[in-house]
Amino acid sequence: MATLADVARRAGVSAATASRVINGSTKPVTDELRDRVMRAVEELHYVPNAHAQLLARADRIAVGVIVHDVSDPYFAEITRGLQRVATEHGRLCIICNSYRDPDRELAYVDLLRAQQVAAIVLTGSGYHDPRFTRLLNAKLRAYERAGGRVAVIGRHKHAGDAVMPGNEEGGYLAGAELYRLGHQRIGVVAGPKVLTTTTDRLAGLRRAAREFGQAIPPKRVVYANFDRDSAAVGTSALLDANPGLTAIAALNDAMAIGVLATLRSRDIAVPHDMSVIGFDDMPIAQDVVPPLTTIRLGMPELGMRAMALALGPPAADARVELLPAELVRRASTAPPAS
Amino acid sequence: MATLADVARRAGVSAATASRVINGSTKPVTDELRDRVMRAVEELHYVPNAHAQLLARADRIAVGVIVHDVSDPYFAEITRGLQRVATEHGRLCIICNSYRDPDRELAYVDLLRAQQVAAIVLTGSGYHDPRFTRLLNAKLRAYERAGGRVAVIGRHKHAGDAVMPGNEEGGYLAGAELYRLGHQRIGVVAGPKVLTTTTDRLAGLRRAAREFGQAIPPKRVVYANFDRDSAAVGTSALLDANPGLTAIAALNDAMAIGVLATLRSRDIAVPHDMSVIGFDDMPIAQDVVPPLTTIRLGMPELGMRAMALALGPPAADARVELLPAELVRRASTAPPAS
DNA sequence: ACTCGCTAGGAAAGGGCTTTCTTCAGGTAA
DNA sequence: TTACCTGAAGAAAGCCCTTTCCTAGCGAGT
Repeated sequence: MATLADVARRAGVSAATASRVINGSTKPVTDELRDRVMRAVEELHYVPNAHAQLLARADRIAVGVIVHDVSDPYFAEITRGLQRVATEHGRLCIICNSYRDPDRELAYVDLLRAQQVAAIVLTGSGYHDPRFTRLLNAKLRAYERAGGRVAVIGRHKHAGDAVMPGNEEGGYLAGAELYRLGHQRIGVVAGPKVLTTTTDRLAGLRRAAREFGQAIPPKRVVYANFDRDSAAVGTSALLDANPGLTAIAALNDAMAIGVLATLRSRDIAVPHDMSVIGFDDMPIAQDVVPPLTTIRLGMPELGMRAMALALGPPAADARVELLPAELVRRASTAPPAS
Repeated sequence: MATLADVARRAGVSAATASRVINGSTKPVTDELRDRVMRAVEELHYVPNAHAQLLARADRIAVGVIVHDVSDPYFAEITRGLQRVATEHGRLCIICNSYRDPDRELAYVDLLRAQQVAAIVLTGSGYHDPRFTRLLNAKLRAYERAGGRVAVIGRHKHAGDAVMPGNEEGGYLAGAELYRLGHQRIGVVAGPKVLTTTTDRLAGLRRAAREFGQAIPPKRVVYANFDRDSAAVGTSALLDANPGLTAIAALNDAMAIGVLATLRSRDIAVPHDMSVIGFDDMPIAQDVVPPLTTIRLGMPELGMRAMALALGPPAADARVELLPAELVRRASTAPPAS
């Protein structure tokens, strides 16, 4: 691999001059030498060693992002927003998939620190796990003390800049819509119990229930994995245990699709025999049959705000921004058949 | 940010000893000193600077991957395969999204080289663009001469290890299925003209046509962007220009979903009034209505093979592996209504 | 008692780059 | 002519770590 020294030697100049030419430094260099250096770069196919540059330079250029899984449309959209703002700031994004494994999440914080990132954005849900929370916060605080910036999306115990998706509010909107339509027995296909996203959305649903003089007993809630297949299985269990259901709320759209699949396989018509409501309004929601009524959160916006907090000027106090949820009515919900 | 020197100082040892303890070197260190170092690491929340390590160590640990867009399910699946094998080899994957921009693709090759990756895997389609091809190959060859490994997925001009998805074969299978069902006038929603993926799949479709004594005139082909929305628009144009169509082949599933959306909005029943066939068998294909007949390529396998080529022992001659395509029959295709 | 051989630890040399500090040559002013 | 300044290039220090090469100290063997 050609080095700067090779280039300098070939051009008959010092490494300092070669570096100045290559980086377009403000220091003036005669055209003659500049040409010689450029030619040497071409001929040797020279590419500077990024690690050596990072070591030598003072400023940190990359930012780190930890998501559960970028190939999940929910995180893909958030990531789009994150990247967009990062690019505007001339930063490179390093994206890490935790696959919902708290230990991996901890490991990635270290890895990002090791990579000398200027900021870390945590986009996954928080976990209901005191040990993990303590460890994570210790790491983040140490990082911040060393000059790193941190922003989180969603409810974490971390005391710092945060953008909060309206999970509770969205849950409420979904529940209120179903109760308003006249449903009384609503089943819920929830995500993993340990995630704050799950508990927050569920809490919103329950608040709506209370407001309409109803309740959602534990029996009517199944916990799945925020993915289609586990939701399909969960739906079967839910239906078997609760024969009288007239509506099902899935806590994300991927699971709503699993719900629809199970209903179809049982010849239960949507929305005539069963209303279904999703959460997140991912792109595919409008293309399933029937198109999915769901809750929109504006995920790219979520990402953009978080990155803006992380890269903008630091504030004395922690800033918490709230992103409102919004009901998107489509064809998968209707009043219960009487 | 704490450095190794800080740790050493705090532990009252030399940097050499601290390094040995931290990296679990084979050199023996007394328990006394080991403890002191470990304690200092804890107290300072020390994380080694990855760039300095990379500079100091000889071996390259990361591998680079260039895809069009990881959030596209097609590439997400391939990436899963790539990651899996990379992890087995103890390598870290750096993933870059080219967003189908050739220039960005070139820039990323340099970036990956700068990051000192041990191998580069190109997963995007090739481009019909001589200038780009020449530049890319020059870069790749230079990288290989400097000891880097390269593997590509799909048809590129690059002379090296490659895994070929059965694009032409898949196109043929799709076409043959439609003609066998009795369709005569088949429309095609293709991807961007400049991609070899598009031309290969289209070529397969045309081969099937010839074999059944038919043809696919240019008028029956619209070019979209491999995404839902552009395909939906394209489908409208296709239908308007060709009133007698009885079947539409979309060159990937995302576009097939766009086709279905347009047909639904025009009240054209699938498969009764129009058969639709997709390509790739992405997960959602089974959940749309009607479930999509499509071509499966085994994307994770594609990724696994490519990474295995890149990380395995180098071969004297370029290896080219072919991955067969397979027809998946579902409910979106049927004989034409007579 | 003296040398040899071993071990645990430290000193120092890179690894590739940026950047400050120096040097040197050439030009200007007195 | 001399002194001074400016502009362009090079020398060298420093970024943080790993690893080779030394050194000091100890126990063992004669």
